[in-house]
Amino acid sequence: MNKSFQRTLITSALPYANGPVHIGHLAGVYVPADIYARYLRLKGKEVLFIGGSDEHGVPIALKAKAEGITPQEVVDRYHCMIKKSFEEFGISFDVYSRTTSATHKEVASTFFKKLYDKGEFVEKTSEQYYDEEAKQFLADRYITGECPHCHNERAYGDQCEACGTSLNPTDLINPKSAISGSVPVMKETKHWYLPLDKHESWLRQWILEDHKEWKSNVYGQCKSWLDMGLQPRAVSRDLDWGIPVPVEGGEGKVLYVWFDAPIGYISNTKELLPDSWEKWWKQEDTKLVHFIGKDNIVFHCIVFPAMLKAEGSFILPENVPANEFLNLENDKISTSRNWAVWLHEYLLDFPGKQDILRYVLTANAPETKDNNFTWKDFQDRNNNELVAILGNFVNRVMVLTHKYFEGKIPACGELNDYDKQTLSEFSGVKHLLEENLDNYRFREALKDTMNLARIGNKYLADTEPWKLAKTDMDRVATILNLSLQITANLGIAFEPFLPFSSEKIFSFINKKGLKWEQLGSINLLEAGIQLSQPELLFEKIEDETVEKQIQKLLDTKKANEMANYQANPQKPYVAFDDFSRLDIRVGKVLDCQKVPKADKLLQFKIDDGLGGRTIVSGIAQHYKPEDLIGKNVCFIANLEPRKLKGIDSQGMILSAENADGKLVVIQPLADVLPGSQVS
RNA sequence: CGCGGAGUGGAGCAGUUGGUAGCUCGUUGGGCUCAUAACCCAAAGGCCACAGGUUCGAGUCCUGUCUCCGCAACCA
Repeated sequence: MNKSFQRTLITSALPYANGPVHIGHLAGVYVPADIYARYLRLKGKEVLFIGGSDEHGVPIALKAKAEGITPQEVVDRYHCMIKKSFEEFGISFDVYSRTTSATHKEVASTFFKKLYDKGEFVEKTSEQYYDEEAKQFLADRYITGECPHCHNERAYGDQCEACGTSLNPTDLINPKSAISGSVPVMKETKHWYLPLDKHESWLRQWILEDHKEWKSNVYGQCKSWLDMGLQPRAVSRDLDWGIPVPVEGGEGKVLYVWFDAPIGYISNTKELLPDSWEKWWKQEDTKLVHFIGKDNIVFHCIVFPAMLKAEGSFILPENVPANEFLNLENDKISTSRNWAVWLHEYLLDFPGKQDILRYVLTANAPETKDNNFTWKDFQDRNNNELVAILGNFVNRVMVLTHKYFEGKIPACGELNDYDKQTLSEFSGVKHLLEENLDNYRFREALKDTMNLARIGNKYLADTEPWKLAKTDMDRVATILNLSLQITANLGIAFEPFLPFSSEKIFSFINKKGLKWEQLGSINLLEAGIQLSQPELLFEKIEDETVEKQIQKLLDTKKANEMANYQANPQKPYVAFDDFSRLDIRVGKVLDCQKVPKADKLLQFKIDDGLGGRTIVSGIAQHYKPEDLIGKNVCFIANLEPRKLKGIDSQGMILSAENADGKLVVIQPLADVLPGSQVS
């Protein structure tokens, strides 16, 4: 498929406005999208780069309730924060709007209405919990009750956070509405579904046949979905926070966020260009590219295209370059555990150093698999690459020119063979870069770009102008002229990746407005032009700086655990008789080993003074089997035996659970005989 | 045999359609001294997890095994 496109419409996933954005967002979506947008602009292409906040949905409504404020206040807070972070990182959106905008409401409603009128939805009625006092249906999260497994009284309709079991609202014992506290009743409710199954055949053709060039992670996931068979998906919800369903029977219902959010791309385009937005979305010569993370693949490759196709007048995406995830210091980034580097905090700790993060996140981008961000790597890449190679080269050239030519660009004389050889290496890079950028391989492209600076350093080392200065100033002039031309080239090539540094480079050499097409040229700068005073492009980062960041991570993690910890309330009294029916004993561990195919289970052979017994216990993640052999432990002897992974467990070993979830086995203070009773 | 991803020099990663195993950092030795103790050159270091198979030829394709990481399950 070699279409000729007139313009490129770039969208980046809408961040969910229930929290700030972190380096994972940046690495996965916004930096690559920004590089692509800047590259195309620099080439003089017609480009639109769309962003915005996703502001509807249950989690935001819940957060508002928890904080006692309105959902609008929640999204106002985070929308502003997110928008500011992106601006400061130089993410060059043409528009960054939000799904609570008036335009979006109108566009999303119209979109829904059109599909409704065309008969593209199916209606289904089902029974759900309804709060008669608050007069609304309850989302799963809005229902609390007693967990049928662990009898925690504050389990949610979708999950019990005490025991981790996932639930259906109907599983809860004594369900209660989280809104009014009243007892909900089952009531019929109607919803609209997008019948994805009806779109399956053209989706198969479009993705599996016509877009074999998509990244393997994207293509693979789509294929697996299509092979499993597509199901109708609900497009409405019983909720009061969102875009009202604009058709009859839609009272008290809103568009489901995944239906609502991608339409935001369209709304935001329209908000920016009220009169000409349609050419970006409805003309076949527009290239539509969605930048997203891997969690969004199905929505952008299957669901949203199905919506667009159902509507009828829109184009489909040409590519969806989804990235994998970024880990932080070998652990999954997590908002709730506060295991993240937040952009707004980075900006406070490293003012003016946005390009370093952009560089590190691109150089180690999770393009093909999950990758790991470490502060050590951040420091190394800054010190050994940005400072030592790029910054140093630019500085060398500037200093030399000031030293030998009072900062005026010297004239270029006759080129010798070595000059020509260096320049030919240079011109080859442009093609290589384009090849990689056009195919969304930004990590590789950045490496090529850095090689330009390496070529520059090598050129200086080989020609040694500081030696020639004693004998042949004409030659020195040529060498420095070429080196300055190389510097100007670096300014162009790095612009998509390191926009702030690129701007600095241009200010050093007093040049503006260079275009991508000029990359590789050695006539960018005229002789005689005065250079500015040099300034360091990048500074070294000291050990203590990154140690501080690592410590900060550990501290917040710990503080978080502590803040979340509270001793559980005491259970109801039990009669002494009930207690004495429990037979708690001390036993010696004779043998202990891991249960195969189970992560958490250890199998014990216990000397109980009665001939021995087998107990299975879920503490494999806290103890090595050999460390427990020979130890005295406490166990409940008369607990009903139960099979775990096929092994008969005759009792339960007692252990205490610490705030961090670590289990500690209870051990008597002194040695007692196996079988001794505990009371 | 739960689903998915991954195993490549000390570390982190590339390796697009099969064609001599690469890059960055680190290490060692040398050079240079314009430059932010930065730069340049050279060297050492790999049975590409393992075993089979297809092929003239396999890191790459196929089969099986092992290990690691997510998710799921187990965790009386």
